[in-house]
Amino acid sequence: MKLMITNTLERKKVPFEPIDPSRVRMYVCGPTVYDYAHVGNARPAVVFDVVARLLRRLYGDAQVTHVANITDIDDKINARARESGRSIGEITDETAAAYRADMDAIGVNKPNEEPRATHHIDQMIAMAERLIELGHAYAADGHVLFNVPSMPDYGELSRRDRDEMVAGARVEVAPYKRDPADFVIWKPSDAETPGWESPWGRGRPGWHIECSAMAEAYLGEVFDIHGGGLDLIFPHHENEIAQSRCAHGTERMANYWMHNGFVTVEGEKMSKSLGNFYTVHDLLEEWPGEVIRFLLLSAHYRAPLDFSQAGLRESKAQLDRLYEALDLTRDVPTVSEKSSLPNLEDAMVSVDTPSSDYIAEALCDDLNTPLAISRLHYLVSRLNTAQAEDKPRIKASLLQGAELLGLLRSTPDQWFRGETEGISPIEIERLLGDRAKAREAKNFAEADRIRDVLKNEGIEIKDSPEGPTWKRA
RNA sequence: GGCCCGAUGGCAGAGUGGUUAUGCAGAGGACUGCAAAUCCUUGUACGUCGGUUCGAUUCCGGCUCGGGCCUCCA
Repeated sequence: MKLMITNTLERKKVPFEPIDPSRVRMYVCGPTVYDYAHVGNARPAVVFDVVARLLRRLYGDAQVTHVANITDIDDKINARARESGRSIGEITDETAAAYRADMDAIGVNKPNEEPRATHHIDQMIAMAERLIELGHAYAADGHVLFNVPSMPDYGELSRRDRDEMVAGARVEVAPYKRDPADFVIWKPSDAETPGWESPWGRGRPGWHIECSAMAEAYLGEVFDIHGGGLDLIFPHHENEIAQSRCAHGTERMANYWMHNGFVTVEGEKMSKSLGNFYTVHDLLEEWPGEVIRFLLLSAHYRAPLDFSQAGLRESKAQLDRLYEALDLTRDVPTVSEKSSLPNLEDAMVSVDTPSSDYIAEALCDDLNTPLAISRLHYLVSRLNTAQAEDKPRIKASLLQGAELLGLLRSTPDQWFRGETEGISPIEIERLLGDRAKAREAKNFAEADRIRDVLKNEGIEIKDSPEGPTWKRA
């Protein structure tokens, strides 16, 4: 089983070879913290969470370093602070905490590091100075600018021709730029704007330098995987590459670049002006976090994903099927499956004796999460039809496979009968007791009446040889 | 204008040069006092026009339609 990844640098699917198998390093661009995370922020978080889970499975938990930054210095944050009269620290601390809570709710493991931009200003200034020394950047008018012509192969990631880019540029070129394509590394701050002392006066970092500096700080000069949304390819990632490679004199910043596709909402581009964006925070009012996560994983990560109410309902229905199988096997113990992990090279992947490797194999093909989910369903079918002696093994495979996707984290009890608003379990049990008496007396009209009463409360009753059970629909 | 994606059955969504996933929804059946769940069976697909091929939904080209980036954006 070999991990294949579509590398944006090459525009094709290639085998993944870490620089150092004992230390697999991944950097993912995280959110700018000025407002609740929306589903467009959640998609890369979930996608790269699965990448991290898979890497940990393949190379060992301790061998993987997953870094996802928190951008807490940005002009959007400054604007928000001015509008609300609140301090920047207050806004970013609160939003970062809300982000972490939302990510927990949708099953995103905490990365090894979640560095904050404001904690790495010194590193950014140091990198800017180094770039100036090496002739790749210059100070002008309180700014530090990266000089794009100083890098002959600038544009390799986005495959952009610099001259065409400049010709088609819609923005006016600032007078202090030597070249129209030059971009800001450091810019001056006025008295009302947050700033730090620097060799070029009081100022703040440009957009791209934080990632270059923090990636260097936590992962070194060249690392394995750099991820983020498709829209970051240009200019953000292109400019990160320019800064890091020129500062370090390396051929690569990261060997593999992975980019997830966009999220649309009800078929339309999600935008603040249309007001059609879903925040994770709001969605969690109505849906279990796992439903949100499932929907985000139901399409391949590079394909566009339409986030819709219909999709949420579908995701809930599919998860119900998976949990139903766990509910039916609640008394079946799980046995730890035989596996050659973490050495997957020789792992047997067989339809006849499915193991969680069957799920891992699907993910190894450029993170084919829809295929992995279909294999979860296959394991469920196998579990539902298996002989009793085979169930423990299959159940274990299902749970371990689901864990790679960060799914099936609840118990069936929590999933179907968890505490929510509405009728209490005690009341439900009382009505079920009444119904049992009615059934015993063959008073089926009364039994059905009670079923209807519960149904109106959103409770489904299921009779079984061991007695009735119930769940919230 | 430049660059880059995509077009699969009612819906979602994989995949493949020949035997046509998976789930939801639909139909029939088994089981059940009824129901639910489960199991069995089942229907409807590969935008369009050409090319390559013994054979293309799958490879190549044109076209149409849709989307993204080029400016803050996950």
